[in-house]
Amino acid sequence: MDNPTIKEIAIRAGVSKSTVSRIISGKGYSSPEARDKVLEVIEELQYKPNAVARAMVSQRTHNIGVLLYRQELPIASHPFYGKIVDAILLEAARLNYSVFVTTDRDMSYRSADFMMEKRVDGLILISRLQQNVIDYITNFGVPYVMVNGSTDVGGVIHIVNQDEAGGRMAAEHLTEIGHERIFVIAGPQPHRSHHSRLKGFRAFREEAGKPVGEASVRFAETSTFGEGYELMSRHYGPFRAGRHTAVFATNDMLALGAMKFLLEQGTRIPEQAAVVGFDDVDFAAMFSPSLTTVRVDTWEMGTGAVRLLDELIRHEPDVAHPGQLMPRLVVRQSTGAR
Amino acid sequence: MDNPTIKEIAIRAGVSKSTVSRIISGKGYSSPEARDKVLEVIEELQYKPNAVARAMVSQRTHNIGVLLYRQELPIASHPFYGKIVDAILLEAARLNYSVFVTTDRDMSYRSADFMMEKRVDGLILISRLQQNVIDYITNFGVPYVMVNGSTDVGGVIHIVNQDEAGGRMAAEHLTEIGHERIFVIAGPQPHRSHHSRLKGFRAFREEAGKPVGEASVRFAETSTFGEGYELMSRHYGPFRAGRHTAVFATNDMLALGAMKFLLEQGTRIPEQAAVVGFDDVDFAAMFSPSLTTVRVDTWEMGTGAVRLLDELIRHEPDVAHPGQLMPRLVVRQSTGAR
DNA sequence: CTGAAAGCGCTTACAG
DNA sequence: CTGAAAGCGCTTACAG
Repeated sequence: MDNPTIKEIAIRAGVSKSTVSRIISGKGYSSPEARDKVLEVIEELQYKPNAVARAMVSQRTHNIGVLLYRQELPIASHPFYGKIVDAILLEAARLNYSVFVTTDRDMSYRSADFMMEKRVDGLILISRLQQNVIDYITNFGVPYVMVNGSTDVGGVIHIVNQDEAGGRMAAEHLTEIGHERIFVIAGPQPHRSHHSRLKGFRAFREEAGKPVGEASVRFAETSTFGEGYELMSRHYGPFRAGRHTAVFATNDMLALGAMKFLLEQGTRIPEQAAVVGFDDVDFAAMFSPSLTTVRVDTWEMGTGAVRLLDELIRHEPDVAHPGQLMPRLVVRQSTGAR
Repeated sequence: MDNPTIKEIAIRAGVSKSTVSRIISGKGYSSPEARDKVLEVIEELQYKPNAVARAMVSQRTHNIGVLLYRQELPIASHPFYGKIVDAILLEAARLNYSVFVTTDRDMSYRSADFMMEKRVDGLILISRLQQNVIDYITNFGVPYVMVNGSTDVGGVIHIVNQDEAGGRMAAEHLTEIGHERIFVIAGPQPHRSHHSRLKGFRAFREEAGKPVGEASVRFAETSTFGEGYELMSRHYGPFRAGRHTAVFATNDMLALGAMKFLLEQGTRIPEQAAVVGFDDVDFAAMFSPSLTTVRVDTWEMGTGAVRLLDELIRHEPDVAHPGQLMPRLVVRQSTGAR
């Protein structure tokens, strides 16, 4: 039961393939009679145009690739990146693109090649990619947009959150509610976002006359829940000795992990220790107590990336660069809301 | 800077397109000299075969589509389905398939058509799909595998968890640690999994001589965290009045939501109320207290679906149906571990 | 061992 | 308004 082709339709409708094609595409003239007959046959045979053949001639696949660099699971279900992927999925569907989702554990060229061979119309790169991979893709001539990346290569179009401003928001909030000594858990500093968040946080505290002492900062190897828990447990002594009354972590997962450890020690949150994270992953609002955090607009990141890429693909003259996204503070139970 | 084609390679290497094609595919004869020269040119020009053209002639795209029926966000980042998607992504890459991820809010034919037009080699359907969509896809002749579905249509190959057995495990555990009166939060019963989990749970308790009374069961409209929280708060009176000492919910999100409400009321868990969920989403282990649950093997669901689909695509004579997956109990803090 | 030819399913000028 | 022809970039028999 092979799927019918345009040829089959043409024969049954008693016209040529050209005519069928014109009627389907709606461009070019066609007589009402021909149109009716062709449409009828299409309906009857449940004909679906073959997108592969179309792509072949039009040199447009209407496919975009999402390259997510992740060394470990989760990938698409990652609490933060997953939200960006979801936004991409929805916006892409709206603009009639299908999306390939790929990951690359070891940042080889493999996944890039995968996409290049499939001749995707464009690529969305999430998370930080190595410079050589970016060069490789650039060299291939496929349009791409980088989301939440950490490369500051000139010319690369990327959508990022204003992390430094976000770091300041976290500091401002904790300062306002009166915290003098804040313990800081900083994610991997090679990551632009973790670095900027820490920087903004420190800058605000500095300006407020309550600089973050070196003894109050701990650097995490990864940015996971487990790492946050581990790190808090390892440095629980200094944390208490320093009479800290709050914890700021450069992302929610670290904050949540640290918070779980504190709760297990019987620490009352926010009474004995307030906690602030960054990202606003779904779990932040669900945790008990719910986590105060700085919300990154993942929806805009994802949908904006798709719209931008679409413009790039269609060679729109003036691509509206979305600029940097402004995050916003979301106050919850971990710093005393409600 | 157009990408080179096989023709370009042929000209530069001084051979015919046929020869280049044979050398690339590795099938058919070719002289060492020709081979060296061609490979050299390929390397020099960074030639990548055009998968679209290949698909055109081979009638194989090496693409598979994942259709995830979700009315709302999250989609790929869904705590449970997202894990299946991740497993699919990894296994598909291993078997050299690219994967399209699509969702369909209103279960129209739109997303199915999308895939049909792209001529994917096969489809993986996640979550329950309407009968008519399945018929539609079947009619199109594309091989597909259903994962965690709730359709019991004959002939449909689907991979599911043994939910009834899992429900029994939850009941057995709570019974063993001595709970007499258990409050049950049951997810939407039209969903096969929620229905079976409840059924298994009840059966075990019945056999143990401690049947679940009707007054102890509450049915949820959805299976989300918010619904679990809401439902628990709405029925907190009866919960206490009935002197229940434990809660079983047919999935983790409902359990977690209920648990958050209980914690906010000052309930000590597990001392005053033990809680058991189902699925083992990542949050389950992270929550404080961590949630005892029945772990569904999402990794096997996803990877198994891909392997199965691959066999179907390649027309393997005897497709090894993976059968139903056995879940396992994971005991954590919410029922007293550690 | 190699090349010319046909064909995969479409679209797009170009004649008529 | 319509059809024949060429072509998108490959692969695959088929001659030689």
